[in-house]
Amino acid sequence: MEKDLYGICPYVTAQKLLTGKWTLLIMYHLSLKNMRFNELQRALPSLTQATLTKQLRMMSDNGLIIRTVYDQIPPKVEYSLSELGKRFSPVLDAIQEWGNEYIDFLKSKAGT
Amino acid sequence: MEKDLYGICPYVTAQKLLTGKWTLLIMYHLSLKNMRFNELQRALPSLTQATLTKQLRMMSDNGLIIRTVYDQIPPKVEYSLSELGKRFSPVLDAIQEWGNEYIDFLKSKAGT
DNA sequence: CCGTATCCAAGTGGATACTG
DNA sequence: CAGTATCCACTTGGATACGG
Repeated sequence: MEKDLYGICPYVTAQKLLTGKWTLLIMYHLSLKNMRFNELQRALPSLTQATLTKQLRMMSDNGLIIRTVYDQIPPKVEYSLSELGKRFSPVLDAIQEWGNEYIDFLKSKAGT
Repeated sequence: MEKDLYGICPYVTAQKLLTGKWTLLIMYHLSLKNMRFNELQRALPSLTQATLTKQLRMMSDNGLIIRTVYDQIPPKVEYSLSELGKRFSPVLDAIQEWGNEYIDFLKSKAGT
């Protein structure tokens, strides 16, 4: 099957956790500060409530983020990085730098 | 649509490039040494020719890897990292480390 | 040896409408 | 405010068979 290397190979494991289309973006935003549901929605363009909910649930199930519910009216739910999520920041930094290099590459290609 | 941030945001751009299920693994193997088609196939468990071909083509189209054809009988095709691909290694390293931390986390959970 | 051509099954993102 | 419930369209990985 495909689970053979999950939990064994770091690359397979990481890739499985990062499959979500918005995972990286959410990790990035939460690395800056804890955010409420609505804040995330405003921070992420073109993303419906349903989709955001799914992504957040996946990430929470995987132990990447923590969901804290404040019992009040109106409801308040805050998302933050777990310990594992915080340790993800070196990856985030590396991806940001490489992503920008790739963008430069795209531009230079377009300008040819 | 969804292309709005491609080529603008480094995270969106990177995620698009790394979507392939085997992308990280292939990048890793090619970071160690150039490899022929068959070598890659042997290095990657449970992956059919057709799938490998698709992944390699995608990565080649994206400029991550380079496909070199040696005109001989029997045919020989070698894959290597492009310049952009080589600059990806910091990401690879960070992911490897974090992936291993996550694996430890999984084990500690299982042992509870 | 290194592919291509089809076709199919499954997974995921998203639209829309409704709720405590 | 922060979701849930359906349902659908599209993308992808993979199986199988054939070709230069």
